[in-house]
Amino acid sequence: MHNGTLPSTLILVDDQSMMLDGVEALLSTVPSVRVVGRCTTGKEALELAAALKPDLVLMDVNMPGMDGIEATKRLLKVSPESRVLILSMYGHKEFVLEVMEAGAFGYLLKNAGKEELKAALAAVAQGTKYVAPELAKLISQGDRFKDRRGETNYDVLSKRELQVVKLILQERTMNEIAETLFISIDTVESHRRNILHKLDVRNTAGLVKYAMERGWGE
Amino acid sequence: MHNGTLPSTLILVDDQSMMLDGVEALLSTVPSVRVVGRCTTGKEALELAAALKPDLVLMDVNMPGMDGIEATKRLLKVSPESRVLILSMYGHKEFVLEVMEAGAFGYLLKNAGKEELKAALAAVAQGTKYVAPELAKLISQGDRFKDRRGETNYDVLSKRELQVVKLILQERTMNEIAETLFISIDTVESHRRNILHKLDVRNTAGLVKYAMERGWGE
DNA sequence: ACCAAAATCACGGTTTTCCGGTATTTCGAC
DNA sequence: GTCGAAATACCGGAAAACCGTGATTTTGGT
Repeated sequence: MHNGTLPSTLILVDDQSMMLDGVEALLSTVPSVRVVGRCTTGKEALELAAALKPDLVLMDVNMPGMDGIEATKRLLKVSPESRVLILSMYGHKEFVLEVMEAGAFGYLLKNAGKEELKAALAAVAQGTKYVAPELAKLISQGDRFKDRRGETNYDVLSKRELQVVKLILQERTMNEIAETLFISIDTVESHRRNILHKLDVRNTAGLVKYAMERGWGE
Repeated sequence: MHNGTLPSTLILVDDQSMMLDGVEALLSTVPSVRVVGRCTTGKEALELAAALKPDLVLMDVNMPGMDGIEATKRLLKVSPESRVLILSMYGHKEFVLEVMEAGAFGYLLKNAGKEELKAALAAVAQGTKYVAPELAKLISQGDRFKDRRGETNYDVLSKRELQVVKLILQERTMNEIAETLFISIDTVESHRRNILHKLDVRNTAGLVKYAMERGWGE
């Protein structure tokens, strides 16, 4: 960590360049942080973080490929000193908990304004966890999130399961998926079952919603 | 329209304040446009546009409540001189066509950078339609979009259908939806059928994806 | 008052999903 | 080379979704 006089170094991670440029423009007026890197995928984020060891990482959760949760877990392995502030469109309980358990230091909604962004960055830079106020009450009622900095992931889908999800997102039936992947329908249904369990959803609607919320939609 | 020396007036519409603040910060360095208003819902956009009659409107498509497509159609009725530049996460053909047929003057992806934003705004201000280059080839091959400035909407869902969609997004079965709305299962299935047809999707997966892409997800 | 659109309900049939349990083979990590 | 996770496959049954078709009532707008 730096002493208080130096600005914190920060990298930006968001798949949308518009957001990247916008936030960078915003932060250019904030003397306490210095943007030292920016990228658009989780993979790049890992490389950047490994090379630059930034104090802060402002990361979107909804990214194609590796999402922000997975990226956070892995990033903390290669740069354990970095503190990750997550930027998210969505604010449901499970989502927030999942993110915080991945080791993030803060959770900010995209419909927060610039003032809240500054406040959150300041808090996190200072070593205080920050969760968007409208969400804080949702989670603090009992279920405290444990600190899992850099711990291993447990609940993620396997490669094959992800393939199946992608195909479901393309409106394919189990039968069509089986033909596409050259495996039995029973296998596809096994995969589907496991997916529903892992994601803790009831049906296709839940599955697709879950996937879309995490930016797996294309 | 103004003569070339005055900056174009512009209002920003996006449900995410972060994007709003970011883009505003970006545009503060661009002398040719002046941000005269900003808001976070389609409804507010209509009011603002009616009052301010801006030259330009930079609008997100993915908004809860009234989405950008519907908002564009209605906005052009109350402020026909305004030119709408759409900002979107997604770039599929049908989406772009739908937006342009709603009367928009341009279609920009959120993963475009600030330079492209400036270029697009300049083009639209000047009266030239702008479609993100990576999408232009998708659509220009034959199916030219007609200019439907302020025309009536045809394909939108009814109130009831929208309610049903919302409940489907909550992982409810037809049966549960019927109980919730105090109507027969057959009716719910009728609605569902009509929805699938209107949205031109095959199944729940397609329905949910469509809804999520338009920000109906909460 | 009228017309069109929206909302309601019905029926029968097919396909697909959902659920329980089980079991074998393949593969990567330690 | 062992161990566990992943991928594969099967079965039978219940529930839900999908499809065609048709009909009545309610509602909103001119």
